[in-house]
Amino acid sequence: MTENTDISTDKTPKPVLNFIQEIIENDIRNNKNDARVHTRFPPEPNGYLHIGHAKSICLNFGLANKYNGKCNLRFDDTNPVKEDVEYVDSIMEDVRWLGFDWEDRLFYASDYFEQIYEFACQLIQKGKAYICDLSAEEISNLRGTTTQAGTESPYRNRTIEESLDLFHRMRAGEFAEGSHVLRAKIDMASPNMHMRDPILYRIIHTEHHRTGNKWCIYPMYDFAHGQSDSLERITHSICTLEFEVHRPLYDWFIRELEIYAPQQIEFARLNLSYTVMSKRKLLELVKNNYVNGWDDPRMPTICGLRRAGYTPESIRNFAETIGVARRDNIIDVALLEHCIREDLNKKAARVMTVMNPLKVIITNYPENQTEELDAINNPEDASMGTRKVPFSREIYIEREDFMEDAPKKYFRLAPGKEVRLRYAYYITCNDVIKDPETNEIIELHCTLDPLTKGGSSPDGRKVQGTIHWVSIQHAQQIQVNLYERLFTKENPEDLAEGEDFKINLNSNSLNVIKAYAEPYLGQNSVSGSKFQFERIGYFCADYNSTNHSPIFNRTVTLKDSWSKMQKS
RNA sequence: UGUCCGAUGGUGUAAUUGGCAACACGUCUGAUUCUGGAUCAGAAGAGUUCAGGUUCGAAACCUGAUCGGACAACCA
Repeated sequence: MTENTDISTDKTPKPVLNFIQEIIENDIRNNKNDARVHTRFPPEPNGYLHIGHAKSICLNFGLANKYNGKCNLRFDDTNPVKEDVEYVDSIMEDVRWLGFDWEDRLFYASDYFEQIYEFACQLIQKGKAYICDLSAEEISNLRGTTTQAGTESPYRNRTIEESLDLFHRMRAGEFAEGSHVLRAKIDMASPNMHMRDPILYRIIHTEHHRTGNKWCIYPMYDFAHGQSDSLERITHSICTLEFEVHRPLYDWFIRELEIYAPQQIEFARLNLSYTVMSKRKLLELVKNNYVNGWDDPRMPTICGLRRAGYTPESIRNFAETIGVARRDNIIDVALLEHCIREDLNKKAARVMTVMNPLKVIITNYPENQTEELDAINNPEDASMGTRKVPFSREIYIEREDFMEDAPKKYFRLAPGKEVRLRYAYYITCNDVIKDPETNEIIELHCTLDPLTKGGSSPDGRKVQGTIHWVSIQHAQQIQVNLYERLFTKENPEDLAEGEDFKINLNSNSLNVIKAYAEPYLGQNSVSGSKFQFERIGYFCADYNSTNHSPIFNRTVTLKDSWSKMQKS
């Protein structure tokens, strides 16, 4: 008999590793960095985080969790003119909300300004950096092009002593912005533009949100980022593809400074269909009021998704599902929507609401009678219990759920047809009352079968359709924000010459309506609580919602095979 | 007219590192259901951008082409 001590290894499918995990597992095998795994999420506090950042957060923190390592949160705050505490606060809130914990490892690049200044001095002393007095425009002109070598600055061979003196005086605040910069002395003919004597420090007389007026010179991102990773002993510096061309420069700094070398690994950033992801464009939408702030539920920002009703679990699961690779990608937003439906299906309490009411009078039901019917809160989770739903003679149903000339495939209410009112009775439509002027249907007269109370009939006869309803006298009016995709085009940035991405904005992306809900909804919703409005979609109580005037945001519709059928 | 990176069903991501292309979403059937939801069962859809080469055998390795992306801020 063959030995088979561990059956589970046979059954468990081999976990599929992404290319980063493969690199890390290989490093662990080789005991690189003593098999330590230490990552970081390094945002600049100059905007709100979006779903693309969520991918990076899940990646970095997820890797640390998986390999028993650590992940730092570090703000790359090297440009005081663009950054603000408002952004650092929102970023911390979002990372925490996503479910990740940096413990005591909250850092700022500005924590290292003194050290980075010291690095700069070392470079000058080695003859590897110099102060350049050229203007921004002159520097740009002398940089050459991608196909032509640049020209060396006339200040390039300034003495070490002079550069050092000038650099100290820059720090002391003796010079105006733009008058001097510190540059690395590398190679003006390099095919890599980033190696053509890049700028290391510039003068900015702006108060920094953390260091105040202590500094008037600030390191460039390129001169701060790699060294920050090094100082934090980051083992795997994971970043997006566009920084790949910067890697030789970071490696140059590390080598010249003779400091610990993290390994940079680049991956392709997330693109989502029907939205834009660039901070600049999102800011434009906010600033020009195309949306109502960074946390507008139509925004792909984390706070926007949160306000729309997305859960951290659904976003983490999304990040897991899309994977990580190096090729450009556009993920179908339908996948994100699938992830939130999947999560909310298990968690959200069901409730009946009518969006577009059509009055129904149950003619054989006594006028002053009311009864409480039992309804299941979540058929996917019995532990969520049941509730009472009030029923009476006059109810609202959805206008969509009635058709005068119904095709055979239409399972809902029609003249002479019987349907089930969810958790209530079978009703049959006898009369259609119309406005004599407009010919618009104003109400329906129906009769119920008293034997079908609760929603099933003793004779076992089948009805094709079940529709939701709300008792008029018990109904609470609610405001519902029906959000749709922000853009009409799969790739809003796919534009003809001279066109602006805003021409692809969906003019119908927000529809505010009044709807009617069973009493349970208003009594049980606090800001952020999530519900499934039966047969309609998932909704989340807005933070402006009160018991008196409830407001709900549509997270996502339910899948709707009927409307799909109709289209084809 | 440069350098670097990439290319696998409609969309993503895999393929034990050279051994018959799999998974998820989407799409379509059917079953089931007091949500046209959920669930269950199944199907269609790529022969891996192209052309050569190495090999018994290539999505993978080599060469060339094509297409796409990144790079010339005192932004990150």
